Amino acid sequence: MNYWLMKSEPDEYSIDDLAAERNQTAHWDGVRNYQARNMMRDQMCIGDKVFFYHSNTAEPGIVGIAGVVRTGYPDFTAFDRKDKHYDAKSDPDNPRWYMVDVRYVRMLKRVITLSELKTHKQLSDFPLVRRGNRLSVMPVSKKDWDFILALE
DNA sequence: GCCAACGTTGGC
DNA sequence: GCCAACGTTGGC
Repeated sequence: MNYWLMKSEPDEYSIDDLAAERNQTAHWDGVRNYQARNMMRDQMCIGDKVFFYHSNTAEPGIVGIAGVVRTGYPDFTAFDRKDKHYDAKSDPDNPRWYMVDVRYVRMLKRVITLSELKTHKQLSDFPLVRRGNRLSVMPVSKKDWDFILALE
């Protein structure tokens, strides 16, 4: 089993939105970064666990846990001219962008903020706290996953 | 293949 | 709203 962190702007899509979905499940569409795509397309497995992270908000941080319930498949929003994430270069016969489905698992007992994560030396290799990191999907080592959950 | 211009991300 | 970081685009 693998561990991940996925970012979302709560104004766009929050963990509460995920929890309110039918089956508490949603497709993680709109990722338009090759590294993040590769992870979703090639590496994510059913049962993998995901930290749900709220970015671009007053108090950015990890707010809950989700799980991967469907492995990578073409992001159809790229084919929809009217969609915000439309990409003319993604051909349905040779899709450029992929997504996975995730299901709500639970909220954390409290938000573990980015600023708190930055104070822990043990997490200095965690991509989220590395300067300039903008990946919206990133791997989390089991060691870091366990450490972060123990902060809860 | 280089690199300047441009767009986006996301913390603050 | 600002701006640093960094990915992408496109001219050459």
